[in-house]
Amino acid sequence: MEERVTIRELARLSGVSVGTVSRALNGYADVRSETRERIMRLAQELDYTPAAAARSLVTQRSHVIGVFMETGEGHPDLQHPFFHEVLGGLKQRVGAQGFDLLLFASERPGNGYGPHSYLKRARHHSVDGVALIGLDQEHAEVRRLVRAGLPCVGIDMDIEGPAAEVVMSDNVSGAETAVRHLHALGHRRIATITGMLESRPGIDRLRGYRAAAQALNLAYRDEYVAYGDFYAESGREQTARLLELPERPTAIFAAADMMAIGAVRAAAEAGLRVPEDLSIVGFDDIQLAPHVNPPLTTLRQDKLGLGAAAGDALVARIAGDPDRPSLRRLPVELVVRGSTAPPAE
Amino acid sequence: MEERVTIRELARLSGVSVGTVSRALNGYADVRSETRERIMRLAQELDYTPAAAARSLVTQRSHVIGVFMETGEGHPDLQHPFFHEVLGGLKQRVGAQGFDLLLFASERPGNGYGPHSYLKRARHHSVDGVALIGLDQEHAEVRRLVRAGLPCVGIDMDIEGPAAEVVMSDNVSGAETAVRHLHALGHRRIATITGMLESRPGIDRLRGYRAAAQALNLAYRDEYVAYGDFYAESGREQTARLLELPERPTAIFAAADMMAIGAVRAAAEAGLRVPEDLSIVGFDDIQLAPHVNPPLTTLRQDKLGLGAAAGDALVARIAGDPDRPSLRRLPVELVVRGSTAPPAE
DNA sequence: TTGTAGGCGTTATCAT
DNA sequence: ATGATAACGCCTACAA
Repeated sequence: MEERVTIRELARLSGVSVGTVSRALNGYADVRSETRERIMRLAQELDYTPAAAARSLVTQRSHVIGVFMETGEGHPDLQHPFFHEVLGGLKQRVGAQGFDLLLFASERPGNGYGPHSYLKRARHHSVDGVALIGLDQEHAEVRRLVRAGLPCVGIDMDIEGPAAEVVMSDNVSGAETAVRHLHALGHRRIATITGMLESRPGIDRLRGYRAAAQALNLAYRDEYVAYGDFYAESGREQTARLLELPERPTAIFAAADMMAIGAVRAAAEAGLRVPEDLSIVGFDDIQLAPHVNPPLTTLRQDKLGLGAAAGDALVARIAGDPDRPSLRRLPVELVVRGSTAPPAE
Repeated sequence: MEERVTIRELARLSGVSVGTVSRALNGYADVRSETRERIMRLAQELDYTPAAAARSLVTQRSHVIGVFMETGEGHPDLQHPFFHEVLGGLKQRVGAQGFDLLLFASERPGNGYGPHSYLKRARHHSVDGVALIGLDQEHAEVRRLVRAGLPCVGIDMDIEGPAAEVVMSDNVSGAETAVRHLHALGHRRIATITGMLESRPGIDRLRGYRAAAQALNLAYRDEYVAYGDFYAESGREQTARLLELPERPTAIFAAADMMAIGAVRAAAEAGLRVPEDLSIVGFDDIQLAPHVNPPLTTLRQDKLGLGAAAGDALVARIAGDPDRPSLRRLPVELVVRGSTAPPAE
């Protein structure tokens, strides 16, 4: 493997000092254009690349943003399509501003001594900021990280700290919209399948469901609230349960598309047609939502937008912008497709 | 934001030299256990974290693995669920070995001068190895990167270089298995929807389809090969087309689950039932495959395994392992679910 | 306009 | 067993 071309080499070859080379390369004004050109040309020829490590050591800026997104057994976040799309948005946005993304993978980076806390891992790599995606906000390490003063942004999680910001969809009003949509179609027996109630989106979507139910004067029934976990299997199980109720619902609001898909499945297994016998509305608008059978009526989250907003927040805070909102709430949009219709009876 | 605790600080406070601190922390034998303990305790208290940048500068090892995975408009790889799961496997495996992942996002990292090539970006961050996920293998920059001698692993793409390795599923035999499964059920008119033929998996799955068709003495018909792009919409369109054929197929092998889901949709729109009127088998076994309606018969790729194999390859090559295979092909497994059945007639 | 030199935080090589 | 000291590659005053 060819050895690295250093700035010193460049200096030697172009017959000037390293200082001059550095200034030329970094576009300082006080360099004779002739020398600059010569240097640039040489750098080009030799395919010179500055060493980020060296640079960040002296400038105290790494131009790298850390990302914590768990992929373990318990928290299989990397499995939920939602997070990937958000990650894509983040990547795109920060990339345009000259930042790369460090996906924290190891608890003992560099095979160093002992497992590192979130904070240590972030410090270890001198990341300029950190994005937290779908972690447990109660985790002690998360709190410590967020309080340390490093620019942080939480996606779908409540965090608080001197340089922390939160980005999430307007889950409450989204859930309300879902219920209103069903109500407008004529449904009165509307059930819901919640997400994990340890998460903000889980809580808020349930909250929205309740608010709408109350506002619309739907009789509140405890048994119409089924507890899921955002994943398909729970949607299926809970729907099966709901359909066995003496007075079964004619419509279900599932707090995630994955669960909605599971719900469609359960309906089919119970011999019911969607939407004729049972209307279902999801949440997220995952990539497959328009393609499943029937196409899913759902609340679209602006996933790329969430990632982009997170990126903007970080970049702004890294740049030192003082007055930033602590919370950015993005609107969601009802997308009516084929899984909802007026009730049969 | 609290300032960084350096090794020098640690040395000062514990009354020894930085050299000793470094040795103590890194577990060298020649340190009195008493001093070591004192130092360790202090490091603990102060929550000392070594600076990766400084360390990598001198050791020439960053313990970071770079990942190139395009997310642009043309190559929306980050959108295909398959790649995420692979990424998850990679992350998990390299994480266990002390590596973190750098997701290249910026073409001008650090807002440096001019756009950087793949190779420059990799060098810039001094990554110890690079994973290439679903890129265009013909791209000139990719070739240069791979030839530079840096440990590289290509996932689902053919690359060649002094330290390059390829990991992919056994697409050919997977496709064959799909066709044989349909044949065994009694199908004789079996069509296929291909993936993008610019990609190895796209080519290989078509190859497998053809090989099996020939081996099984199925009459070859040009019009039974429909060209898709791995995504749902193409599956739908191409299926619609296939179903209009004078002698329409009774079964379809779609080279990706997303396309299979699109195919199911198209069948429904044509008033056909799956699997009664049309059998469909996919490829991938994406997370939703068991949950859609009907549950998808498909060929399971070991996505986590692919990521893990890629991680192993990189770690081994970074460690200097000389005799490595240039290609690792992982087996795929037929998963029979509800989208296939014997033909009606 | 350019060169010199100090320092960023580590590890590694010598001595001691 | 420990302490100096020289790198690693770069940026940035400060001098010239």
